[in-house]
This record gives sequence, structure tokens and C-alpha cells, in this order.
Amino acid sequence: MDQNVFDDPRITAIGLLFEAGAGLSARFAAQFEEHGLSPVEFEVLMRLTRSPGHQLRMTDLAAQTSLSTSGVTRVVDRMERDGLLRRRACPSDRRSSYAVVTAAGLSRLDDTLPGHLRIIEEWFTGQLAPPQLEALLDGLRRVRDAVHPGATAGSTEPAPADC
Amino acid sequence: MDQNVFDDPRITAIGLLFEAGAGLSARFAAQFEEHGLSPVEFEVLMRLTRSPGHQLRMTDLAAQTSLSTSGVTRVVDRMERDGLLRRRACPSDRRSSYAVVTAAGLSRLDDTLPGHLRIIEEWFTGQLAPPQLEALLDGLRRVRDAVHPGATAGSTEPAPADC
DNA sequence: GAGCAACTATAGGCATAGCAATATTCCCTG
DNA sequence: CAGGGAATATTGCTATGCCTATAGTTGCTC
Repeated sequence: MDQNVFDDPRITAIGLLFEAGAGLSARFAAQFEEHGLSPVEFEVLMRLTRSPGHQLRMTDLAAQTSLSTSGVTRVVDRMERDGLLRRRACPSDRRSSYAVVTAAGLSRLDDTLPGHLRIIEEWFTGQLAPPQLEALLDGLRRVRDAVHPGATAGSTEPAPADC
Repeated sequence: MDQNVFDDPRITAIGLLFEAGAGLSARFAAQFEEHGLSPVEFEVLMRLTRSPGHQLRMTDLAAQTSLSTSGVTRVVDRMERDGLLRRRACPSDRRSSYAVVTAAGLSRLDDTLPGHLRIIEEWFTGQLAPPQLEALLDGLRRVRDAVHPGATAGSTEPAPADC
């Protein structure tokens, strides 16, 4: 085992990226919890709400989050039980069903977002001078586009209009 | 619900950070699996191996990873069963025990690291020109230091010499 | 030196999420 | 229009990790 590996600039770099992400994640999770949401539930709420009609097919929701389809089934189960979402059958394809954000879901997201944005600003974007931030984001964009797991909003084709 | 929220630069920024991280994580996980390691196991192996004596008390290991103490107990259980680690009692404090990397653990890490470094380079550091990368890392360092969960190597006081 | 609070590791119970299997539906091909 | 392969959502099983409780140890205070 070569001890020098730990000083490898690649190890340093990836360590920075993940430690920054972990620190932010922890703060996000704490704030989500104040509003009765888990990180995954918040993500689902965001993805659905930013989609046309505040809805998405289960499969598409899975593709846009880090969840598997069975994971989506279960998260939607929970959120439906809590009244944040409801399922709606797709009239044109009886295999598909849509997860739709309810008024309660929108309201919950409304309550949660201001604090969320405040945390992002306090611990991330506000830590850097504007040009520094731009440079950081440019780099991240580059990496994101390279590894792109297809998670960018709108990357999947819009759902059929009749659904 | 204000649709403009989704165009908020803070949302964009945090999205970039997390999508980049998620894409890299997925690739790492696939490569770890080729070597019979989970991401958490790799992290444990790294933290221990970079520590003096290739060992760390359970509590310190928990502090340096994203795991709780009970989580560490169980990961070390598995890795000990697989022969990658062993437990060693601390002679000066009978409450504590150390997780120590075995020869098999070092060898496993040796096998895994080259591919890991290759992935970092291919999808992260190699995606950017050197000055771009420096700018990105400067920004990340700034954010990391702000949110610092105390995970930086060597941040915890060195273990008593007799342990 | 007896009592007590803090610390350390572990075990039990619980929640979450992935994989594989399943049932249903769709669509294409002949 | 019949049949087979692909797609969709769900469920069972399993693995993982957190929270809480527990047992043992330490060190401080009186």
C-alpha cells in the first residue's frame, strides 16, 4: 500500500466534492425534517411540482430522481397516505399511473422552500464572491454534463398530452 | 406555488452540485462492486488505511465517515467476516476497540484504487482544464470549510500512542 | 473509596430502498 | 386478429443503516 495515494490530487478533489455535498445534505435534511419531509420526499415533491400539470408517470419520476421504480412506488405510497400526492390513472395507457401533487403537497413545498433557499445561500452560494461562484458552477456544469445521468429537468420527452 | 422558484439560481446551483455528485457516485459504486466492495466499505477502508497504524477506534471511524456508531459496528462486522478488517482491544481503555486493516484489506484496496483514480480523472478532474479545475476546487474548498462536518483527515486528535 | 455522570460499543426494532419476480397492458409482426 | 416481446407498476425478499436502549468502563467529586 502506497501511502502517497492519499495525497493524490484526484483523491483530494473528490474528497472536497463529497465532503461539501455531505455537509450541505445534512443541513438540508435537518430543515426538511422540520417540515415533516425526508430528503427523498422533498426531491419527489420538487420534481413533480416543476413538471407540467404537477404530475409525472411513476417511471419518469424514477428516472428523474435517484430512485428505482419500486422505490418510487413506495415513496408515493407514503406521500399519498400523508395526502401530499395522489395517484391518477392514465386514460391512454392503462399500465401507467401518474403521481400528482395535491394542494396539501404544494402548500408543504411552499412552506419548506424558503428555508431551503436560505440554507443554500448561507452555506453554498453566499460563501463565494460572484465570479468565484460562476467559476465553480461552470466547472460543475461541465462535470454534470459529462456524467449526466439524464436527471436534468425536461430531459425526458414531455408526457402525452392526454395523460 | 411560484413557478419561478425553479429558475432560482440557488436551485440551479445546488442541482448542479448534487447531479454531478450523483453521477460520479453511480460510477464509483459500479467499480467498487467489481472488487466486492460497497461504497461505505471502500470509505471505511480508505479512512482506516490513511490513519496511523491502519487503525481507528470505532467512534473515530464513525466521526470520519457518514456513519453512526451502530452503523460502524455493523460495517466492521461484515468486513471482519470477510477478512478485510479485524478488531483489536485497546489496552489502555477497555471500552474502546480498534478496527485494523488486515493484509487482505490492504490488498483489496490496492486492487480497487487504480480504477477508482481512473474514474475520477475520466469524469471529473480530466473534464476541466487545469486553471478551471483549480477554480472549481477553490470554490469547493471554501464551501467544504464552511459546512465542515469535521470529516477532514487528521481533524480528530491522534489516538493515544499506547492504543 | 463510593457514587455518579460521561463515554464506548453493541443489540433490538424500525424504516427505507434495491433486485428479482409477477401480473397486466401495449404494440408490433405475421 | 393472434401471439410474442416490451413496458409498467407493484410486491416479496433482502440488505443496510439509524434511533434507542443496554451493559460495561472510566474518571471525577465528595
